[in-house]
This record gives sequence, C-alpha cells and structure tokens, in this order.
Amino acid sequence: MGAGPAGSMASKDSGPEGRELFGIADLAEEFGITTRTIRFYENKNLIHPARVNGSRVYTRRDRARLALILRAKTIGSSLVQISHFLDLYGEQGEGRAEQMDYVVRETTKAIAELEMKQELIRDTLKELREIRQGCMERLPGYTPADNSHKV
Amino acid sequence: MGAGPAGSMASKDSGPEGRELFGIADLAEEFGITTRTIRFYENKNLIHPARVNGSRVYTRRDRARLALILRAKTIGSSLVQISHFLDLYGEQGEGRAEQMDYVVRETTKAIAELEMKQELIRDTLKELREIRQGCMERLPGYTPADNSHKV
DNA sequence: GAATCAATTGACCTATACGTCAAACAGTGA
DNA sequence: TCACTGTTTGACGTATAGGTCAATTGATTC
Repeated sequence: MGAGPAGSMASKDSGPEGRELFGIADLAEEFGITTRTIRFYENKNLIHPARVNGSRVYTRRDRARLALILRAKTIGSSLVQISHFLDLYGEQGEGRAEQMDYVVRETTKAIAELEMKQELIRDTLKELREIRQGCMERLPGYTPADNSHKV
Repeated sequence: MGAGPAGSMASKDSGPEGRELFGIADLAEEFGITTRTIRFYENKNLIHPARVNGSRVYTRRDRARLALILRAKTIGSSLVQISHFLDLYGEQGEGRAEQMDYVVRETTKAIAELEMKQELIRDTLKELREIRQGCMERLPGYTPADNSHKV
C-alpha cells in the first residue's frame, strides 16, 4: 500500500513553529533522524500518528512524544524502557486510584534511577575536569588560575 | 588453549576489599556481570589483564578500569565511546604538549556532552516529579504537604 | 493522462552487545 | 591417577536499533 505526499506544502502554516500538523519528513528533518527511525518507533508502539490517505500525519502531541523519546534515548534508555516511560506521561489524566498508585510507584522508581545516573555523571564530570586541569597545568604558557579566556 | 583455576583461594587475601589480584569470576560476581562480558570487553581492547598460565589475572587498576566501563555504560555510552574515554584516563601521566592538548580538547568535549545529558536528566526529573505529585494529589487520603512518611 | 515525487509496506542487511554451548586444558583433592 | 572444577578459545545464536533497497501507490504537475 502506498500513500500521498505531505511535502513542502504544509497542512496549515509553513513556519517551523506555528504548525499544528506534520508529515513524517518534517519531523525527521526537525529532529535530525530518518523517517525509517520514526516508522520503527511506531512499529514499537511508541507513537500513533493519524492516517490520511494512508500517509502518517503527526499532531503537536505526537511531535512532543517523539521529542520525549529522543531525549530519553540520549539519556541512555532503551526503547522498551521508553515505552513504559511514555505510559506514565500519558496516564496522568484520570483513572482509578489503583492506576494512580501504579503511576506513583513507577515514577518513583524512574526518579530513583535517574537520580543515580545523575550522580554517576557528576562523579565522571569531576574526574574529567581534574584530568583536564592536570593536563592544562603541564601545558606550556600556563599560569595558575588562568581565567583570561574563560567560557 | 586452556587454563588453570583461580577459585576461592585468592592470590593473597580472601577478603573482598583487601585484595590485590582478582580472577575473572571474582570481578564478574563483584560487578554482577558475566565472565563473557568481561572477555568481550577485553576483545574490544577495553581491558588488558595479565596472564598466568593462560588464565587472566586482574590488578586493582584493571578492576578500576572495569568499574569505569560499567559506570560509563550506565550513563549511556557505547563501548566505542568508552574506549576513547579510557584513553583519556590513561594518558594523563606524561607526554608531549601535543598529546596534552589533545586530551584537553577531548575532555572538554566529553564534559560538554555530559553536561548536556545532565540537563536532560534534570528536565526529565522535574517532569516526573510533577506527574507523581499530580497523581498523589488525586489519591484518596491526600493532605497537602504530606511529609509524614518522607524518605 | 503520463510523469513525477513523496510516502507506504515488506524484506533483507548491519552493527552493537552480549548469551550459549562445545571442546580442550590446567590445577587441586581424594 | 582420576575425577572435578574453573578457565580458555571458538563458533554460533539472539536482541536491539536501526539502514537499505525494492515494488507499489497516491496526489500533484505538465
């Protein structure tokens, strides 16, 4: 089965931010990934775009969801983990206390894991800064507390 | 080619911390990974244990290196990235200014990337806490600012 | 209405990071 | 000495995360 275009002629606006609906190529370009990757995520049930004439159409919510996925990936989560993540983000609306309790427990776990990662990163950063500092001191033309070209 | 044991009878001490040398199984157990994983890392040139009668023998430095690898993995680095990481950790000793300069540049890049990840995690944590908070408020028996069973 | 162009599904391929045997071999204890 | 345990290399299998190609289809343009 094929589908139609959703090319440069956007559904409503043409600005990159004022848009409401997006084609798969738009999102791919915006996030610097391939359409294959986006379709792969859909296959893994991470995003559920609408279909128009067989073509995928993404809302802002879909786009935000994709952004969440990519952010989580950068942090080091697997797609399976991300899938559970996304459930938490979606589930807040309503639901019985049972569901709420579940979300509370899961978010608590996720928070704990991220806090641990945060600590590991902090430690690593400290070490890297020490290494860099040690190197700089051995570099010719070094003067202690050289903040002349500080960032 | 085969090899000999390095079993429960440790090279020197038997305590888990006072040790100086370790067998592959010791490290595997200590870090909760398999020996296969450790051998895989060696195959990728991430660790270079000594050999005694064909069997791998790990020093404290090797053990620290393995710890670095696993920490970096948790943070979300690939083994290739970790390989470069480890080069930086090893290279600080001496070397010409050229090498020092290289290390300074690479550590700077690594630091920037980690700082970015740190921010992403901060953002995610903030959102997760909000979600959890929102759920808790909808939970029965909730009283605002309920710190009665705080961690 | 034929060409073109973007998008679709399906199939197969790739790289990473290991898991899982299998066969061989080295020490140790009985 | 023989069995047993732990280790070695090698080979193959698996899960994840996509890349790449092919054939098709649908909307737009000429």
